[in-house]
Amino acid sequence: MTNQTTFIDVASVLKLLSDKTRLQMLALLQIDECCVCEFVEFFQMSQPSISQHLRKLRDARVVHEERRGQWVYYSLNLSHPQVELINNILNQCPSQIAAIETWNASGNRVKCATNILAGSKEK
Amino acid sequence: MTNQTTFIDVASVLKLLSDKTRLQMLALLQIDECCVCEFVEFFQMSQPSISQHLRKLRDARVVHEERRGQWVYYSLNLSHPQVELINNILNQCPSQIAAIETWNASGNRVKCATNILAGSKEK
DNA sequence: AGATTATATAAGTACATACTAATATCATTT
DNA sequence: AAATGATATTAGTATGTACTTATATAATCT
Repeated sequence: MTNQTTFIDVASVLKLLSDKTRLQMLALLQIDECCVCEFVEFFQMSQPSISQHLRKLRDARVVHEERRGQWVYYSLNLSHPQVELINNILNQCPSQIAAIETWNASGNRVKCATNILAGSKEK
Repeated sequence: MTNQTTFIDVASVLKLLSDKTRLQMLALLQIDECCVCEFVEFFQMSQPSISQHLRKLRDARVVHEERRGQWVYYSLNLSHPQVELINNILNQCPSQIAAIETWNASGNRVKCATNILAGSKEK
């Protein structure tokens, strides 16, 4: 007997994704994991504000958190019970591929990313 | 040049649907139009509360309102710019077909519905 | 016209949300 | 061990939300 999703379950996910910042965070994570400082720079928002949004996403297990040294990387949790709903929603959002490419090309992307990438290559 | 949907557009729809009552209202409307008094009875909520939820849905043009005599009937607006997103979400919700059948069979469904149905048959 | 029924609106309230500013925690570097 | 950098948490505040109670509007019926 599979547990049926309730209206409350769906409404909770929608409430979580109904903030434009959190929604775009997930759209970015759909492409690649990000660390907190990258989000801070991308959204031009304060670090506590970003951390608080990420905490909500993490508490709901929509994203997964992984510490690597000083940095904490976030990624989509593809095993979330509502992953199908979440993907359907994200597919209705503007693709962030071009935005990420522009960001990379701009040279504004924070150094932690390249550090980590360089670090992982060394292993 | 088609106007691209923004994160704010999507987030607004999600916020609107992130209330469990409004979400279930739309799931009911996916099956059949309903008038206010039917919602009041179905949800066992106060009439002002129901009307306020319906006003939000109407203000966002997610539902269409049509007065028939004393009654005001609400139906899904299938021309809403985000109709695909809305349908994707509703498809993740529990089907209300059985709930409506149970409700009809219970004899609790308010009389305005049958009156209107009888009236429409006369035409 | 007056009474009744259906619906909408307004005002008030309790609670939730998204931010800021300040501080704490944790890992790394010197 | 102290300094630095990244992230988390806390407290405070302004705004938003979903309800209640009371009232207004609109259509129908007598």
